Amino acid sequence: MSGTRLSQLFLRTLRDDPADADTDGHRLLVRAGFIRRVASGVYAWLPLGQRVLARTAQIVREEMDRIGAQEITVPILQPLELWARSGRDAAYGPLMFRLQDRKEAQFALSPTAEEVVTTLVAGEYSSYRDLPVTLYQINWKYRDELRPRFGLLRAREFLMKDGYSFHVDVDDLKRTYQDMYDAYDRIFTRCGLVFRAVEAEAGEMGGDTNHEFMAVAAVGEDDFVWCPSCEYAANVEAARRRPPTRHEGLVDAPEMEVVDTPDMPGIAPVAAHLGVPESALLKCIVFEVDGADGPELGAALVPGDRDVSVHALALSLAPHPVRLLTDEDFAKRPELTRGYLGPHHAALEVVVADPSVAADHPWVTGANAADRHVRHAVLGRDFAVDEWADLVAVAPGDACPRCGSALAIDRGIEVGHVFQLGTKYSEALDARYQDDAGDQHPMVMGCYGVGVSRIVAAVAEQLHDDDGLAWPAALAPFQVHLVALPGRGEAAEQVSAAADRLYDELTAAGVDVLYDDRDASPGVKFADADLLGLPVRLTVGAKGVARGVAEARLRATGAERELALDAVVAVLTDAPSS
RNA sequence: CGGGCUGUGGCGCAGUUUGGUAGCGCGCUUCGUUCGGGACGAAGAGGUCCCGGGUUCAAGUCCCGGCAGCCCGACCA
Repeated sequence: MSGTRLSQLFLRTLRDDPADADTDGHRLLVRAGFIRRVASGVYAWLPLGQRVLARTAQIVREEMDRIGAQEITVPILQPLELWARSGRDAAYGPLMFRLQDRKEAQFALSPTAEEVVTTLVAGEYSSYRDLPVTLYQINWKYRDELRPRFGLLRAREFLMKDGYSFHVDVDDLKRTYQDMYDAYDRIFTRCGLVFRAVEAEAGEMGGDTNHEFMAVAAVGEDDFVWCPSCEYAANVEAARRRPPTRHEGLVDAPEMEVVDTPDMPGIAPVAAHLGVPESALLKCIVFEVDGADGPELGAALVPGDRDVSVHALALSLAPHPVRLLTDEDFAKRPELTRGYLGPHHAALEVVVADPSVAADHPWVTGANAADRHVRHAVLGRDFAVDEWADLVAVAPGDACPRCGSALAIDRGIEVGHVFQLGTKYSEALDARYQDDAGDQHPMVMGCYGVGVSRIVAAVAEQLHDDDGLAWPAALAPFQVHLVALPGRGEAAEQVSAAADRLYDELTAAGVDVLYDDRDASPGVKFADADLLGLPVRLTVGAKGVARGVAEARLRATGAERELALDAVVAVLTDAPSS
């Protein structure tokens, strides 16, 4: 039952690249006939793709079951009222697909399922004796992305494993969180991905811990920072560098002096004009932060050769929301001469600076007047800092916060995310339990996502070459691509018979084998075999059959080996991928 | 939402400037030759030229209005 004849398979490979595919993985998945686009960000899974998807889902399922999570299925079609209760109706906004029934009741297609699952648990469980419990489903999710991209990578319909755990307290949550983290590690390892677990930005709740699992890929949409020497890794938004030591005391410098910098609102031209490095300039980013008496004007200071991490800035002033000034804001405030601002501006009510601003040299910065900068600006003499925070956005080469080694930055595809949620949803949706003293508490929750269809895309992105895909054995739609090359010579019948026999034997032995029994030329068969990317290609041709051998070739490495026809099954069942 | 580009057999594209028989490559069907790296010849099938309106003797082509797709940006997990 595990074999399929290529002549019967619903498959058409394409010789030309599809016009709308712009990454290697997407291009090859389409060319090899694994998927077909139905609408923007919406794909049909053809038999080969379907098998890969099913295998991926099965790996996820096995690892979830292994840590005691229980599989359920909740509706994709969900009443909008449920989303209104948690307030995420508005939060998700146009990202949710919405529809209504004939009675005009509002529904949404599930972009995730915290509301449904939390409500479900709240309805069944109410005692500390019931907890903890972890539920998960593997189901289609819908997000009306502004811009679907890269085929399966950012699709509007995608297969996701979403898991939810419910606990009496944070300590208990942390145990399940660690189990999930470990399970995710196994999942992505089994899928053959090169990946890294990175610390992610804490959510708006502040204390939430969460990690993203990033498959390393140039086409990824997220940057992450990692340390080659230790285990530190973080999403670029959450990453921090080891802060430089602050220089103590006043820097000795001549009096602050205004210099003409006509029509130079940027760092680079000013540095060039004055003949100083960009790192000698003080970058001054103005923002608004909500204070006790309404919005206050603030400035964030970093050296001119560095960028401000908006997330770090927001964190430094939390819980007060921060917002950078827009073009309109500048238009409304002519006293803020954009491009020529300095930290000594009279309108600034709060100044936050990176430790590197406490340097052993004075600064060049804006003069708060158009076309003018100042030099010899000295911290503590010419400008003051109210708060110190690690504001500099991490760049390659910065010191690791843990070990001090030079950090590296890579791009990745987010294939998984584990999150310690806390009580946000349990409070909004009344998921409470009673403790042994009879008191009511909101359940403490965790949520855990795996992009199942996205794993398929990420693997295609990582494992391929110019000729086609190269599936790891764990995900491959079939393990063996059996190619018969009977030709038209005297041996044709003999070769076909030998290939047929091998196919039957392998199938009987439980090996997943795709048998290219088509009446096609060798070149076509080999090209398709490379394109489909099954781990082992087994070629049966006239020359080999005459000597009683078939030729095995590994897709990933190109390594070849001759196998005696009567030993093939034994070798391939022993170690399908070796 | 802003900017740019594109919609022509299943796929990839030309034709649109200058209106006049709808083409090429791949794929598909049939026949013959070929058969260990996408073979060759011959004969075929397959198209509301995205949709709607308009101009014109005549529209794939010109005009107006829609829709869809792709890319860049903004945005987002």
